[in-house]
This record gives sequence, structure tokens and C-alpha cells, in this order.
Amino acid sequence: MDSPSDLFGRQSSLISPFDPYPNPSTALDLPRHITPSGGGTVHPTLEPTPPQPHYPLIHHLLQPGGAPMRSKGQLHLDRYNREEEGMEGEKEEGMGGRLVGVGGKRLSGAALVADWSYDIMRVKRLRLESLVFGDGEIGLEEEEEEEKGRRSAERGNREKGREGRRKREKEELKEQLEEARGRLKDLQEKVWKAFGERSAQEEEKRWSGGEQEEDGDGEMNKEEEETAKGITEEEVGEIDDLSLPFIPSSPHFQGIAKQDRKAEDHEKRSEEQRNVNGGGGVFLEGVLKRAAVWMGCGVVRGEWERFGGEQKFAQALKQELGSAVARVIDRVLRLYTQNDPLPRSIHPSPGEGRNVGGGGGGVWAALREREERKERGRGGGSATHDQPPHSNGGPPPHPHQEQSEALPLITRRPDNRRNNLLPPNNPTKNTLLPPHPFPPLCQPHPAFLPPSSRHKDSSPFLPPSSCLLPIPLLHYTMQQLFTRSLSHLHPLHKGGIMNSDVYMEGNPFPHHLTSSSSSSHPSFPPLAVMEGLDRLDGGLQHHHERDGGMRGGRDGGMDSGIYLGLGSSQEGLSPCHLKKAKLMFFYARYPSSNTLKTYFPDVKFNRCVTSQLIKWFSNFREFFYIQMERFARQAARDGALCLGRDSRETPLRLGRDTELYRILNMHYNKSNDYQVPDRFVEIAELALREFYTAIQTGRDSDPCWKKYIYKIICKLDSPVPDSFRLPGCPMG
DNA sequence: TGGTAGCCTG
DNA sequence: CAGGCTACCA
Repeated sequence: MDSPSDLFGRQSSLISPFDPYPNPSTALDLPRHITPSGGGTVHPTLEPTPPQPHYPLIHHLLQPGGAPMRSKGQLHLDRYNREEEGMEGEKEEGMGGRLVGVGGKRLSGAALVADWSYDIMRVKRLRLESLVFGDGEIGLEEEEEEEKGRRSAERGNREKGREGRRKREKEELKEQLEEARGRLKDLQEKVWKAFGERSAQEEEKRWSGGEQEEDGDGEMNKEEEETAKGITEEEVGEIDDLSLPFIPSSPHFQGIAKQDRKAEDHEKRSEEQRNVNGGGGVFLEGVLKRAAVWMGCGVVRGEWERFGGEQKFAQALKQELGSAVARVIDRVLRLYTQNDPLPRSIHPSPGEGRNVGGGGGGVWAALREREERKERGRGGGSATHDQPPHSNGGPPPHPHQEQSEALPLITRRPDNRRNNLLPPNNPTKNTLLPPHPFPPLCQPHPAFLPPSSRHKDSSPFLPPSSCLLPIPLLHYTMQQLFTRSLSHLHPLHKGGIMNSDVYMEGNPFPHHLTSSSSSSHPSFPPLAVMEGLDRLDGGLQHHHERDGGMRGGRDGGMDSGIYLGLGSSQEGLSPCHLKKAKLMFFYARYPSSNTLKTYFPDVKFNRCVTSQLIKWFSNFREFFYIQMERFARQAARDGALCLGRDSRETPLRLGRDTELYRILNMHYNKSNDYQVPDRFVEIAELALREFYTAIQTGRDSDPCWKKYIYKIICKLDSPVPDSFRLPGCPMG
């Protein structure tokens, strides 16, 4: 503590408002600290905070007294000051912008350490007391407001008694705060003096010698290192304990200083103030303001360079801010890289999981890498038959399926639809998840959704965003990372944080509990939940054995969830998945099961789900061909040959203004929020012509006449856009 | 034998 | 859209 670096290093660790190792139960709060406004302000004090926000001491030193930097806690104190002390005018007056130099009484390093430590301990104690009373104060005030109305009607003696009690409590609180203010003011003055002294000495060296630069750098490095270390090692509780939420912003200090004549070190402070700027409570105010200004804009930097203290101070402040930002980023990255935190050994099938690969870089690259990794682990699959392209086949899904009705982690709703809940051991009854009154794509808790994503159908690209964590203003990618990260949190840690529905993109309600989910996708935590519990309960392992099936080792662990009776699994297919499948049909009429698995990463595939999806596409094709044949026949009857630009007869055309197009669009893109790809129109037109030609030529008399057309069409599948690899329905 | 396509039916 | 059925393939 005999050096600013020590002081700051330690201070930084004490005051950091960020939690590098967040309690999972509060993990969701993190994004709240990240706002795009204000140039990426990351300080939590700018956000509505819980009753005990983390107020770094330094942070308050930064505050020029302006409202933007005020925190909730400060506002509370402001209110208290205004109401109880009526000092607003004086404070404003004191903010006259006087700049004060560093000076005043200086303590030795050791003395300062001891003194400061004592102050900190005392402040902590006072703070705790203040918080208790402070919270009570808030409640009492609110209650007071309410009772003001009631009093006019009742005016009971009991009310008066309570009033008196409140008054006493207020007075006690006031005293507590007064004392706290005094101690804090002293403490901050000491902090400043420590910096000022040290920095001034360094400045002297700097101006007189040439080694100062090296020293300065070394000092900075050391500070940074210690700061970072302190940050990463700090404990949440420590932060909370040592944060000083009720340190008043500068305007208040002015008045406080004036009032705080009864403080123990009154004489000392008065002397300091007199020495500095001729008295008044603006000493610290000025210092703080200068620091803030110095930090806030570099215009006046030259003015302060004479004061090593400010410089050091500013450096430390910058470091704190920088480290705070870095910590947030690091935290995000750490969370992101926490994928697969669960040992693979527990889940013997490395190939399990859905493919989420795709094009592009960034997240996509990561996802693709993940996919590739899984593909490698999968170790080949079985080929499929004479299926159309993409029927590269794969290991069959889970052969046996069990369902459980016990789904404590997910909201289940009564289901009146037939077959929505499968009886145990009935893997064949796959039906769509029941519709729900909310937007079709997902159903997280409304409060968890940013306003922009609450109406998924109206957004251009919905994917995961609508079912992501409640991270307002957080970039989509970051939300992905958070979601992905949180998806791997231990289920017990996640418990109580949110309903697993939050994760469920397009699968808000559990279906009949077929297994589902792929832990590989960012927004598909359910599996993580299941995996975690699976780990916890080895006794359930026998289900895997009985399940047998999993060819190619895939899906082995994936289906564990269904045995756990958690019910949180995103099993089965939802209306969202159906919608997505229909849109996929624009690109692929004959998707293979592997392809489907790739494009439904939020679905835990098993035999039932796979069959259901395949059946869907079969139905899509059926509808498609029926329409083709129908219109082809109609055209044949009507002799509907279109006239081309050259006025020559041309085969049937399928324009976007035709009835056939409308029907197709209505069927596969009912909400009409997805632009039908030209390619699909072309293919449909081709199919129409083929049908038309076959009919015209009488080939339709052959029972197998359609197969020829099918063969043609099945070769025209296009790659499905990467946007389909995300959960939810791609739009646009 | 399992998976899938296609057809038919509801 | 799903169920049932058949046919086909590997």
C-alpha cells in the first residue's frame, strides 16, 4: 500500500462491480450490464440494480456529479439528501467547476494503510446497517405515500404510533448515513492523497530524470497485472461487501463536507481544504471532478499532467474500466468456450448431436467446426436406398422410444389433441406439438424476450433470437453465445433461473416425450439439462442399455433425457418445426434424414421424430405433385398454352401471379413472410410441364407414370440456406 | 430387417 | 397432417 499500484491493484479488486465467476443463479444479470448505448457502457451502476448494487469506490470518484453517472443507490441518497437536508442549492452552487490542486496533509503509506483498512471495515459495517435501514426506508416511504391517502379517512392513533416509530427509524438512519458519509469522505480523501503523493513523487522524477518512463510503464504493468489478478480472483461476496453503494456523488460531498464538522478528523480535513482551495467542502469535489473531467475528455489533460496523482488516478481508472470491459468480454468468451463442459466419456457417443454447421465465419464457423467434429465422431452412416439425392442416409435414430410424463422442468399444457401424448413404449405416434396461443416459434417467458423479438413472425430473421435469453440490447451473436453457454450450465445451477421453455426455439411445449434436443446448438439447452441429470443419476443408465438401438453410436446419450422424466426436453416437433420444414421444402423436396437433422438442431432426433419429419416431406411432396397434376390436367383440358414474348406457344409457365403459385405459397409459406425462391418456382414450373406433357401424351395411363417425374424433381434439390441451420424459422 | 417412398384414407 | 399399408432397397 505504499505505492499507488498496490493501492489501485487492491482497490480494483475490491471495487470491481463485475463478477468474473458469476453465480449461475445470477448469470442472466450479466447482459444487463452490457448496453450498446453510451459507447458500450458496461458499468452496472448505470443499470437498474438490485437493492445492493455494486458500486465501486473509484466509480464514484469518477462522477462529476452529473446525473448520467448516478446510480440508483445514489439517487436514493440524493433523495434523502434533498428531502432531509435540503442541500440541493448548495450542492449545485458548489459545482462551480473549481479545479483544485493536490495538496493537503499527507499520510505515510503505512499509516494510510492502517487508517484506510480501518475505514474500510467501518464503512462496511456502516454500509450493512445502512442498507438494512435504507431498504426499510424505501419501503417506509412508499408505505407512507399510501397511508397518506388512508390517513385522511382513518386518522387512527395507531397510525400515529407507527409514524413516530418511523420517525425514530429515520433519525437513526440519518445518523447512520451521516457517519457513513463522513467516514467515506475521509476514506476517499485518503485514497486521493495516496495517489497524489505517490504520483507527485513520480512526476518529480519524471520531470527531472529519464528513467521515469520505464518506471511508469513498469508501474502500469504492475498495476494492470494486479488489477487483472484481483479481478479474476475476487469473490463475488467480497465485491459486494466492499462496494460502497452509498458514496454520494460529488455534489453531495460538498454539502456533506460542510455538515460533517463533527467527524473525528474534522480538523484535519478542514486544514486540507483550506490549504487546497481556501476552505469549503469543495476540496474533494474539485479533485473528483477534475479526475472525472480528465478522464472524460482529454482536452484538459495537459492541465493535469503536472499532477502525477491525477494521472495515476486516471490510469487506474482507465484500467479499471478497461479491465471491466475485458472481463465482460472474457466472461462471454469463457461462457462460449464452455461448450461441452460435460465429459464425453459419460456420453459414449461422440457423434451424437445435431449438425449445426453452416457457411460463413464467426459463430457459423464455430458451429460448423462443431458439426465436423461430430461428423468425424459419428463414423459413417448407412446409405439409403434408392432415395433421391441427399439420401446419404445415416445411422438410424433411436430404435426404442420411451416417454415420460414427468416433466418438471418444462411447462406442460393440457393437450386435447389426439396422440399428442404418447403412451409409453409407443414410438410411432408422432404428432405435432399442440399449438399455443403465443407466437408460433417459441415460447419463452415474455419477460425474457427483448421487445424486438417478441413477435417473431414479424421479424425478418427470427431464428434463435426470439427464444434467447432475456438479454435486451445484446447483440444477437452474443445472445447466441450466452444461450449456448448457459445451455451447458449444470442443470441444478440453472434451476430456478428460467423455465427451460426459454430455450425452446419453436418448441415451447413438450410434445409426447420423445427424446429430442441436441446439446450442440446454442439455443438448445434442454439436452444439457438432461445430460447433467443423467450424470447425476447413473441408475438411469440401464435405460440406455435397454434402449440398445443407436446405430453408429449416435444418439446414444442424446436420448438420455427421455428416461429422466424431466420433461424439459424439446422432444417432438412443434408447429415451428413444421413451418420450417415447409420452408425447407422450397429448397429440398427430398431431404435425407441427415439433412433434416442438420437443419433441425433444436430437435432431439429419434426414430419417431425422424419419421415424422420424413413423413412431413412426403406429405409436402404429395401435395406438391397433386397440385402439379391438377393444374396440368386443367391446363390440358383448357389447352392452356401460354404465349411467350415471341408470341410463340410455350409450355405452361408458373408465374408468381398464378393460382398455382398462390396455392403453393399458401401451403408452404402460409404467413407469406418468406420469399419463395425463384429456384422453387422454376422447379414447380418444370414439374407442371412434365405433368402436363405426360398427360398430353397419354403417359398417365401408366400406373407408374409419376415416378418418372419424381425422378426428375428429386434431382433438383438445392442446398438449404444456412439460416435454416439455426433453430426457429428463418424469415425473408 | 430397417428405413423410406408412395399411395390411400381419415 | 397422420396412420396404415405396400413396395423397394441395402
